[in-house]
Amino acid sequence: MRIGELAARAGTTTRTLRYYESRGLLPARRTGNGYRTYDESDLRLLRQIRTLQDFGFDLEETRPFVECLRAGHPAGDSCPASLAVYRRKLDELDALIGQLTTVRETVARQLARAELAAEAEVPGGPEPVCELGGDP
Amino acid sequence: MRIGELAARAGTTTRTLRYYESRGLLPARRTGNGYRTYDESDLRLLRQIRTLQDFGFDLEETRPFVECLRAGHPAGDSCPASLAVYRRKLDELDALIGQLTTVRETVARQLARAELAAEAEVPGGPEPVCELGGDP
DNA sequence: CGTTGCCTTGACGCCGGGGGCAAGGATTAC
DNA sequence: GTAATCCTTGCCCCCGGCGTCAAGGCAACG
Repeated sequence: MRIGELAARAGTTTRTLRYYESRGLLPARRTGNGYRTYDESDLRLLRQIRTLQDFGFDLEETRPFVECLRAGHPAGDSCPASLAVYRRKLDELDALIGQLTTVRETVARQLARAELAAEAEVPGGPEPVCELGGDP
Repeated sequence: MRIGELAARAGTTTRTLRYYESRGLLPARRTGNGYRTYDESDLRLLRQIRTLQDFGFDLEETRPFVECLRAGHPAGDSCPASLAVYRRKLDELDALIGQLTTVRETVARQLARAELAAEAEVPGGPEPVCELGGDP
């Protein structure tokens, strides 16, 4: 199949495929007229790349998976290098989630504090203090 | 004070201050010779910006806080627009943390599955099956 | 034979938040 | 006087992952 069809079948664009080829990730054979040509196995590789990309993997991080498939293994993650990428990614995700969670807590506290301050400033009109105190 | 001193006192660079000015976020007065000049209140604005940036706020998101301070309020988050930014940020963070957590789970499962598969493939050398079975 | 519609390469654009450098003016220190 | 610091503007660079032309080939249909 040619580049347009492969792109369509993988739900991506020809531009993306040429980009992957320029990165050496998904090289293509050529027909006599210079057109790129692909087969079903390329579609598998491409789907592997796309799946990982959707999970937030960098292009470079997908390379071991692609090479693993190309080496004839049943799955992209059948090779130690792919597992290593998984583990690094897990660590990255844990670190990132941890940071974001800390920031989230901080922002939530700031918001609560600022809302309270605003409340105190304008509680329903200025000065609502001790409505029931004073002289009955 | 001039730009270099302000940058040093805020732990940032002159390049950054000029960038903020170019974005209209932190305009500077000028002395006769064209030098930018700042005062203590600018330092407060700048610190507000930096704090929010450190939390992952975009520059544009810091603008309400800066304007709030510049309007004379005691804190950058004393204004409704700032609170709105806080709330949007919380929502964004929740969404992002949720997505990342989902991805994390998925990757963890994939890793576990792939490790099991590898184990089954090479359990201690090929074919360790039924070491104790067969003919005793 | 012309018109679509696919394909090719090449090159620039974008996004955010600045980094880095060049050429030149101002001020200060010695 | 002059060297060392500061300051000014302006412009290109970076990152990743493509988008978006532009100019030109090749094929198939009518």
